[in-house]
Amino acid sequence: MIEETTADKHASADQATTSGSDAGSQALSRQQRIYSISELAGLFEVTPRTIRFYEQEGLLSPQRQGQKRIYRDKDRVRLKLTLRGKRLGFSLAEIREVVMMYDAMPDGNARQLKRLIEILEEKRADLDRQEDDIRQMRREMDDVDQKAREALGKLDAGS
Amino acid sequence: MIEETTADKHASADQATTSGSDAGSQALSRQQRIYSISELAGLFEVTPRTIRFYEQEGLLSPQRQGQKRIYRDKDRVRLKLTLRGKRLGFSLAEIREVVMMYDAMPDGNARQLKRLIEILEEKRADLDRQEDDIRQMRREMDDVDQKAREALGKLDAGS
DNA sequence: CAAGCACTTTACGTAAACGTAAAGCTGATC
DNA sequence: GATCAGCTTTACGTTTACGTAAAGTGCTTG
Repeated sequence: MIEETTADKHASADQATTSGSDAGSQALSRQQRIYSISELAGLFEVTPRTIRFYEQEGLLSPQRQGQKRIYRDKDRVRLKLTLRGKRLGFSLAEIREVVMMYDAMPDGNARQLKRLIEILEEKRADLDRQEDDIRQMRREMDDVDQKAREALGKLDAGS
Repeated sequence: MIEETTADKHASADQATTSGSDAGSQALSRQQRIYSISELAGLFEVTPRTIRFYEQEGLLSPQRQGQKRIYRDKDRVRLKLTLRGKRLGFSLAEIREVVMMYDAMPDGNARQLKRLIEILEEKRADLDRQEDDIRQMRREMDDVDQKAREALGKLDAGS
């Protein structure tokens, strides 16, 4: 599941509204890339249906050109985060909670900010528990593996 | 996440056991502890329904006393593994695959043993990916957290 | 202009993992 | 011997996260 292969074929990147002052990192990307739904779907190996569903659930809110959805890098990042969250077993509702909080941050009042920090704390605890589960699971799998190899060795020796 | 505190009030552990000094895998455990379904459910904070469902799905196979299920330490361990697998996002089908393989090990033929080792390899790769996801997620959450604290600091300063 | 894409909405269907209600056995206790 | 707690089976219901089919819109291409 190695990702981020910017498989690109053909996208009409005509109208680029350079609206947001990204404030992110490098300042080379002048023109915002835009994606169609199936392009984006292809990038992450999900179906368009999945992406529409995430929008319906409030996890994405792409702009529209007429009736068509157009996705920008911001949306791509959000989708990536969402899918990562899913792989880690978070529900879409949980993911939305964090994501929407994050979006509401810029103008966030103190209460909301504190709530966000609180949520982050909880999620971090979840991650801690998961890492522990992984450690345990590894131990047990190593154990099983070793026994299987031993048994296999004896079989080979006896043949 | 943390609710269902309706812990078991009073379970008659009549067919008593030794004072629970098992803990070892060696042949010292004289009397096997036994559990009723609700006892076991209480231990792991799941419902009896869940346990019956896992049995139906082939993940547990407790003995019977008449019509009642009786669980032993072996079953308890299996339930623990199952729940850990679930927390890590594995489906019951996936978990069953490994667990049943493991049970079939003692008399396992070479093909099955190799298959088991293969499956373990796959699951380990899954765990690797998950750890990576966790790392990434941590990074991003730390970032959000920092920004939230900064914004909060500015708010406090301005009040 | 018909045909073909790529997209859209609407809506019913499905798999997984249980929840929940109904109805019945079974042993202990009042 | 009736009640009750705790177990049982049977079976329909629910939530989440989409799949899938139907029917329409809009561009562009032979």
